[in-house]
Amino acid sequence: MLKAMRGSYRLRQLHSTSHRSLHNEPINKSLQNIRKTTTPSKKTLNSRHDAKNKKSPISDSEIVKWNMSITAHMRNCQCESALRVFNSMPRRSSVSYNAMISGYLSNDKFDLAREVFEKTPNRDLVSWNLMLSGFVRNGNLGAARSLFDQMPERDVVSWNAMLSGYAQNGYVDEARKIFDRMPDKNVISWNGILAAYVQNGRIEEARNLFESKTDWEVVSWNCLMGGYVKRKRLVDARCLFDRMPIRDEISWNTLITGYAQNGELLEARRLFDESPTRDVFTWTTMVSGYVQNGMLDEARRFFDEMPKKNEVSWNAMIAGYVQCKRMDIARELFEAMPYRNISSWNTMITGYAQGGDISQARNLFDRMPRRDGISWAAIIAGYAQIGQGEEALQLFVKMKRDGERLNRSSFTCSLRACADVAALELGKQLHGQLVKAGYETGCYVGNALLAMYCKCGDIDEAYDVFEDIAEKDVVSWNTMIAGYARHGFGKEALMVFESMKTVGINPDDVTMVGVLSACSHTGLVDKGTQYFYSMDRDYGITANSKHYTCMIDLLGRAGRLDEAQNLMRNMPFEPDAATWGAVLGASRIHGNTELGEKAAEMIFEMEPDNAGMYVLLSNLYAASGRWVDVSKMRLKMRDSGVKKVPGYSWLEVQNMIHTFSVGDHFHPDREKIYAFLEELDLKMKLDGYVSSTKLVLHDVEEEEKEHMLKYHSEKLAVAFGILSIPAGRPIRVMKNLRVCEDCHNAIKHISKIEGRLIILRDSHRFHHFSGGSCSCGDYW
DNA sequence: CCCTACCCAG
Repeated sequence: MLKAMRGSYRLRQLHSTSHRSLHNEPINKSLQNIRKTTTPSKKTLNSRHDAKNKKSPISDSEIVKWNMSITAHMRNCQCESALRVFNSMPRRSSVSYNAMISGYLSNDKFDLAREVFEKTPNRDLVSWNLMLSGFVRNGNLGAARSLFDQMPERDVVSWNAMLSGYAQNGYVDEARKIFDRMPDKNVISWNGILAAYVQNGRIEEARNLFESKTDWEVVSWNCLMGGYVKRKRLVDARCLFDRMPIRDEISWNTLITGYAQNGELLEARRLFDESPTRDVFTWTTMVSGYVQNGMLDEARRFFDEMPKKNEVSWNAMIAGYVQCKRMDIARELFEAMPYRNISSWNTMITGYAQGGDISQARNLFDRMPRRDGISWAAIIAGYAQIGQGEEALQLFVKMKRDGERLNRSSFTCSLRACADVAALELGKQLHGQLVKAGYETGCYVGNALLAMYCKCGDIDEAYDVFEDIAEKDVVSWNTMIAGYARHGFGKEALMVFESMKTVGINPDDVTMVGVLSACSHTGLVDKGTQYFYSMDRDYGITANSKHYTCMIDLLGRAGRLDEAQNLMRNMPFEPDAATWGAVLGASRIHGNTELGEKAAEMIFEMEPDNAGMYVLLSNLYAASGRWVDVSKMRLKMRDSGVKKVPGYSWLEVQNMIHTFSVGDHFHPDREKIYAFLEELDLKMKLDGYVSSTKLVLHDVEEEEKEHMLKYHSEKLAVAFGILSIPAGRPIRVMKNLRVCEDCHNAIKHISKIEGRLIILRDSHRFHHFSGGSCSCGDYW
């Protein structure tokens, strides 16, 4: 409990800092500082110089030497030395200024470049073009365009810069306008507009342009072929390849990659053998292709035979071992490789994180010399996955403080963390930031956002997000369907499923799990049966064990236990723990102790540590009055050393998480809460509520004292919610275990008495309580 | 200065 409280305060801190914007060091200031410190040396240099050649002015050839020195320093990333040279020059040509501008730009010091540009006395065409390309690289197209329009004269370089600026930022039509207006076009212009179409997925227009003339360069052929490969149109790619007048290594590599990444390794291998030149790319592509198809030994053979390896080749091989969960071998290679880049570290971190070894992952994360967005995403996802959502979110905040640019994947990972701890408020803040960054309608991020709202219990907002996703993919649809299903809105789930089909998206196996569970959570037995038996015929989906489990659940809940058992006997695989779990659940609802015992026995065998099963079974015994068996279960649980998971509930009020456990005495408002519960208890009894204390044993959090039932964590949390959340707004409570029957019953009454919408997420699903009933239809 | 290989996210 105390730990949970501490956690809540950490989370509060995290909220308050998350707004703080990143504080960059003012670069202009450092420029001034350097200038100040260099002024004396300028004087000494000048005077020495003047003393030597008093009569002759500085010759042009000498200026050239200074300029070359600036360029050399810049190339070695020594911007300050370059500036010192620049400042100490007795006379500067426009080339000197341009050397500074281009040097700053290539060292990613955009603001300094701009400062020099603005101070350049006689800007020539090169200065303008440099600055233009600077704006373009910075993604500031508005500024680029206004600079472009201001230019006293433009050459083909200026036009090309503007063209590629538009193209690379997705403004294909603007790019085309520039292209059409250009007075002269060179090869780069033609390639630029072709690439604009290809990179933005407008492959048909690219093809039309391509076929409109014949004198294309190899680069252009490669570009279009690459476009086909990315869209998995291998036949088109191959056609192009066969038509090519000249092929270079890239042409070969592109096609080999196409085959290798789409599982056609024999064809890839054939081309590999045929290829006149094999470079690091070719070899690495083969290694990676085998890895992606699970052919680890073959991959290793190629890896060992490679004449020259670089970091990427090592990383591909390491990734192979990571995917096969051979972290030991992966680590060996990682230690053995001569140079490691960020990806090498990221690969290892991901491997450890996904294998649940978060301490190794964190260790590497802390040790790595430089981190990028992917490193952060990997470690954040790692914590989120093992249920440490708070640590994950803390890291997200830390990442922002470290100045890491928020990219799509770090958002996605953090949203997932929000979803796991049901931090709706923080999730909403992230949503706001996403809108600002313009990411929110993308598929990956949109789906993560959608999932976050579903898991945080805000199903209406989830639907809004869903509608806003520009190009919904299967995952978007699946997430929405499963979301509705978990909330008990079966009809809505099926409606989404129907419109998914009308839009022309093919359902996959995950879709059908969502559809079937929607049916089972809503009691739509016939509909579910129909879907189940038509899956194969209508969508070519073979039922897997999850589908069977849904069906057994569906039939079992409806009391058709014989049919459920029949189906289980006839299914083409051995029932797993989840399948038996469905049987046990159904037995409990319908009081079939014998079947329940059998199911529980099977589950104990498969998952001896599953504490939830002990509880379910002892409840089953209790329901049929077999008290001896109940105490036997208790003993068995103690002897087998199964750890009971302590139950707790939590809710977010004004950016702060409040956690409650049974009979909680730690909350600052405990007296008000308890008094309010007493009051509620009376009203509930008047409303017809009967405490089920004596009849049923509830979950693990309650065991010895019956009166504790009254103070179950979810009741405390709901009471606190009513007291602190303004009327009219829903109360969202989360619980780490399944809601107990008595609480479920009580909350139904409370929703009616208080006229509030109460949304409870338990470990299994959502319950929307309002007006005295629950969206699960008492069927959970 | 347009084309190819490795690591993250639903």
